[in-house]
Amino acid sequence: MKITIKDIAEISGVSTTTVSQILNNKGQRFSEETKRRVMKAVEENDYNPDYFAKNMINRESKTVGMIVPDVTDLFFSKVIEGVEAYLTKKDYMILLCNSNHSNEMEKNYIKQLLNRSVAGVILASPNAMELETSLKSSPYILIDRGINTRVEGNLLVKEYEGSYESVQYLIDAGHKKIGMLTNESGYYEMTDRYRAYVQCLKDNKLIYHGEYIEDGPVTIEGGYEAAKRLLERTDITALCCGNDQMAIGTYRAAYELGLKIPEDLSVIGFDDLEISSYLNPPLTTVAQPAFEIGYTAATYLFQSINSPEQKIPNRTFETEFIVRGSTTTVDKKK
Amino acid sequence: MKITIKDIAEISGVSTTTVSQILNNKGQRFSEETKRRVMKAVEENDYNPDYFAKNMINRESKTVGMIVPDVTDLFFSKVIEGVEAYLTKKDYMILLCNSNHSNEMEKNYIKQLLNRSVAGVILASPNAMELETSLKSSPYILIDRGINTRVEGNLLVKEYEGSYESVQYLIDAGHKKIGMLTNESGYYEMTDRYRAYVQCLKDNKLIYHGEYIEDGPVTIEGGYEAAKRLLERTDITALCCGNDQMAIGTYRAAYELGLKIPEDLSVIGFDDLEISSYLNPPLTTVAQPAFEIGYTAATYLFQSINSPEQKIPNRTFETEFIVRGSTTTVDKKK
DNA sequence: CTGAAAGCGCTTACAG
DNA sequence: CTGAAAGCGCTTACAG
Repeated sequence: MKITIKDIAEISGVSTTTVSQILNNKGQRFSEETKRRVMKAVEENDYNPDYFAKNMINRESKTVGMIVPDVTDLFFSKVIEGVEAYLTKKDYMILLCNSNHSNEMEKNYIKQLLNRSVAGVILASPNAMELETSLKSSPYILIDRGINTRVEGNLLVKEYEGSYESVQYLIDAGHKKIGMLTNESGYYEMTDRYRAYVQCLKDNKLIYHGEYIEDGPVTIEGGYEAAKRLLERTDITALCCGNDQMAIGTYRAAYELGLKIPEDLSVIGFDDLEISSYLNPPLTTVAQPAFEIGYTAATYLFQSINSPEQKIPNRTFETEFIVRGSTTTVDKKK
Repeated sequence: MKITIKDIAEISGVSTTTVSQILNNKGQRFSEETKRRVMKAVEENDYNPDYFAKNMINRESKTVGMIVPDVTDLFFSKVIEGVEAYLTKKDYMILLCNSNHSNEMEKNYIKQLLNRSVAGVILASPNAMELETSLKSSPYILIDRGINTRVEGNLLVKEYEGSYESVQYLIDAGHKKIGMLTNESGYYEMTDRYRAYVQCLKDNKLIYHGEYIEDGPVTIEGGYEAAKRLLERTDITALCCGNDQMAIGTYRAAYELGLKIPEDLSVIGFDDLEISSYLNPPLTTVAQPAFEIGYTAATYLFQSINSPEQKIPNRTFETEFIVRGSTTTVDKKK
């Protein structure tokens, strides 16, 4: 049988009140001698207050729910790492939920998490939600690319600026036929990245070609399929991929079609995954700080849990354009 | 204020006993009319029994702890996905812990998890542990490559056979100077893979060269560094990498040293990550079923939780040798 | 067919 | 300086 506070009280010859107070650092009033006796009994019996009994009173579950679209996604796993790194320092633990990009799953998970009285939730989601109804009763942070409008707790990335910079770079390098891999299917509408692409072409007086755009899932395979369709159809000399994973897929598509990167096709990603600098050739990409995003989300959530009256700050993360070997200037090429 | 069973009882004009019994499907004895009234009150008020109060009695936390060395590792994130996929069907949730390969962190996490009365734990670890003391009080499954000897619940992979097959393949292709990237530094001693390498050379009457072996962390960067050292030092024509991530690092090292894969160097990995078939060239590797391993671990753990008296089965997973573009026969080469 | 009462393992006013 | 007692929100023998 598990050892209880009663046992400790008996062993040290005091009341449960005394044990409880001492254990919760409210025991100033007790004599040193008593404290010592109690602590000794606690140590020796490896006593730990029952988590459930304690929580029934304190309501401090020290648990945070985290929902991500895909744990195996290299971007999100890095975000998780950031969240974990912060929360573990605070003795919090994470209930991890894999939503498989499904809005319905997300709702289920939120319900379950709230049932378990989590202290807060971090929701990484591509979906717009009726947050009022589902999450209202708990502190939360959204990692959602700004899809849901709020006044506080917005964690944003300069997607537009980052994307714009990459397109401008290609144009400056002489590219005129620039394609884009995007995702419009409800999820991950990379609207900002796409808008930046359109605007940048316009600012440079280049014509926008609808057929230079291709749509697909934001995965390696999705990128592969989309790039294949796009590259078979057009003679673009450069391609902005929705993210690094799609860029990896693009490498394969190009290879199969006999296109050399960067000689025949310049490729740019978005994210800067660890793997990206190891690709062959190393991927030129727009870096966003995944770990830091997670870490910040956790920090803000923690603050919000402990000072609910305080507003959660907004924060916009900078991107960094990193030129590596997958892009080149266009010269003899048409 | 949160709504309690008392409120529901009051609203439907019965006792809390009645509400509790009906909600827990022990309400056969109550009249249909009563049941209906209670259920209606429950629905209308969106009542959910308090998680902590309920658990204080039932001790069914429906929560499993999962500890992995690195959430961003592509192999482990796939294992997590498998675990999650099974447990979510059973209405269980996962407390995820990232141990950063540290044995000390693992122990801390185990303690914390047990404090929270998890129903069980899945520990993916490269470390040998004094399991008796730390985990004894809870059902658990180890994903540890068989480092800790147990009579039941061993989830093993045919590492030896898989590795042997890959080395034999290289030898059959004419390679004589075959290197290996391994990890001996306490973690992930890939002993089986290494042993298979040694034995296979021997069986084929090839001399074992100590300088053909290099050691490093099981990451992309680790593989890069190790491969660089090894390739600068020797003139091997083929390299067995400890895992796919190390193989990815090897690609970069080879590239920087001006070695073409597979013309100058055949490369073989271990894992078959999703990304591996998209590398340039696609990676020849020994596939192991990461998702299935996780899924099976969760299945066994669940069984063990619900039938503690039953023995947990052992299971050995097959590997599959997948030939892709990173290997070739050695011909004109010396 | 139904409910009063005890109990799970804690914490916290309150009294001394 | 210390402890008896009430209470958190449930479940479950037990009595009727």
